[in-house]
Amino acid sequence: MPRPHTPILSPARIRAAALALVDVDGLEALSMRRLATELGVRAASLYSHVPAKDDLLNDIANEIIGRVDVTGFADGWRPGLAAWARSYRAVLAEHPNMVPFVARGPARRDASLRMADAVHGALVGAGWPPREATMIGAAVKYIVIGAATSSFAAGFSDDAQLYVERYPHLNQAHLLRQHAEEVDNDSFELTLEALLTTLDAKHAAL
Amino acid sequence: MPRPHTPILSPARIRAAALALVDVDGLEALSMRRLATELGVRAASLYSHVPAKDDLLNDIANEIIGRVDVTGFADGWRPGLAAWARSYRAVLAEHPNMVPFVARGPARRDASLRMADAVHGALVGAGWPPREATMIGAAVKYIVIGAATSSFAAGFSDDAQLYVERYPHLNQAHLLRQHAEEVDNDSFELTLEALLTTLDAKHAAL
DNA sequence: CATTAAAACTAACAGCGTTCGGTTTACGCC
DNA sequence: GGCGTAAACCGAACGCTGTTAGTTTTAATG
Repeated sequence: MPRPHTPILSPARIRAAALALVDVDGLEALSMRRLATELGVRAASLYSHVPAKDDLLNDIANEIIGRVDVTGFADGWRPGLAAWARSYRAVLAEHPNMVPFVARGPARRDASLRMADAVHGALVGAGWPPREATMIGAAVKYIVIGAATSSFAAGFSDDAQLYVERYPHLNQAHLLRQHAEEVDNDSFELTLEALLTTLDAKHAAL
Repeated sequence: MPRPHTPILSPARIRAAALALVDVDGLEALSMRRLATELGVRAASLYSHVPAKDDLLNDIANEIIGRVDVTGFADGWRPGLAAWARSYRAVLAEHPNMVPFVARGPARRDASLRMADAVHGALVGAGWPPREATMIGAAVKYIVIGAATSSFAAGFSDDAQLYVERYPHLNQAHLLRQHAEEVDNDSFELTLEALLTTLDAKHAAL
C-alpha cells in the first residue's frame, strides 16, 4: 500500500487505539503488531508517527494525568485536596489497566509535574511549610495510587469453600466481589478523610 | 550435558537467582534465558523445576509476602496495625523492583490470604465490625502499596533548571532526590498516623 | 513538470516464553 | 549386581515480540 490520499495514522489516533486496546484487553495485550492491525495498517508504519512503544505509553499516561482536576484549590486547601484526590482516583479508575504504568516514574512527565506544581503551590500559598506540602502531596498520592492499583476486593474468588477451610476469619470473603466497588470506595474515603482530619488539626496549630 | 551427580537446579535455587536478578537489574531484565545463564544452565532446563515464568514470579511474591510480620496484634489492634503496616512496607522496600508484580492480583496467593486472615481476625476480635475490619485492612494496604510503588521523591530529576522555568512552585524539587528516603518515610508515617488516630476515635465510639 | 518528502510497505534481526524429543546418568528394585 | 525407569539437562524449533532498513508509491512543493 502506497501513500494514501489522507493519512490513515496520526499520533493522536494511534494513542486512542492503543488506549482502547489496553482498556479492553489489558496492558500485556498491547503489541505494536496488534495495534497496527486494529488500525488497518502494518506494524512498521506506526514508527513514522511514534518513536517507540514506551514513548507511546508515556504519552498516553501523560494524557490521562492531564485530565486530573486541580482547580478545586480555589476554594481553599482542604476542599482542594479532597477534590484533587477524588478526581485523581476517578481518572485512574477509568483506565485501570494503565494504572501500573502510570504509577511508575511519576515525575518527568509534564502533566505529572504540572499537577505537582499546582498542588504544591496551593498548599504553600495556604500557609503550609514547603516540606509539609511535599509530604501532603506524597500522602495523597500514596492513597490514590494504592487504591487504584490494588482494588482490594476484586482479587478475591467467588468460591466460598476455598476460604472457609484454611482462612477462618475470611469466611465472608467470597461475598466481597459483589460489593467490591462499594468497599473500595468506602476504604478510599476512610483513608482520605483520616488524612484530611489530621491535616486540619495540624494546620490550625501552625 | 547429561544428568549431573548432584542436581544443579531446584525450585528454591531458581527463585533465589531470579529474585537477585530482579533486585539488581529490574523486573524487565528477568528472562528465562538470562536466568538460566546465571545458573550455569540452558533455559529449557528450568522447566523441569518451574511450570512457567509467571508461576515463578508468583512464588517469589508469595515468599516475600510471607515475611510480613503480623504478630504485633498480640499487643492490641492499634499497635498491631502499626507494626503490620511498617513491616509490610519494610518487606516491600527490600525488593522495590518486585513491588509492581506483588501489588497485582492481591488475593489468591496463600501468603496474602494468611496475612489478610490474621489481620481481619485480630480486628474483629478487638471489637471492630467485620465490614469496618475489611475497610481498615484495605486502607492500610492502600497506604503501603502506594508508598512502595510510587516512592515519591525518587522520580525527580537532579537538574534544577528543568523545574525553575516551567514549574515555579517546584523550585526546590531538584533537592528532593537527596532526601528521598527521609521524605518518603515521613510521608508514609504521616499517612499511617492519620489513619490510626482516626481509627482510635472511631473505636472509642463503638 | 521535476523534486522532495511523507506514508505506507516488505523483510529481516535479535530476543522472548515455551515445547518437543533426545541423551546421559543416577537411583530403586529384584 | 544388573536392569529399567525416570530425572536432569540439552539442542532445536515455534510463534511471538519491538524495532530497523530499505523500497515503493504518491502527495505536496518549487
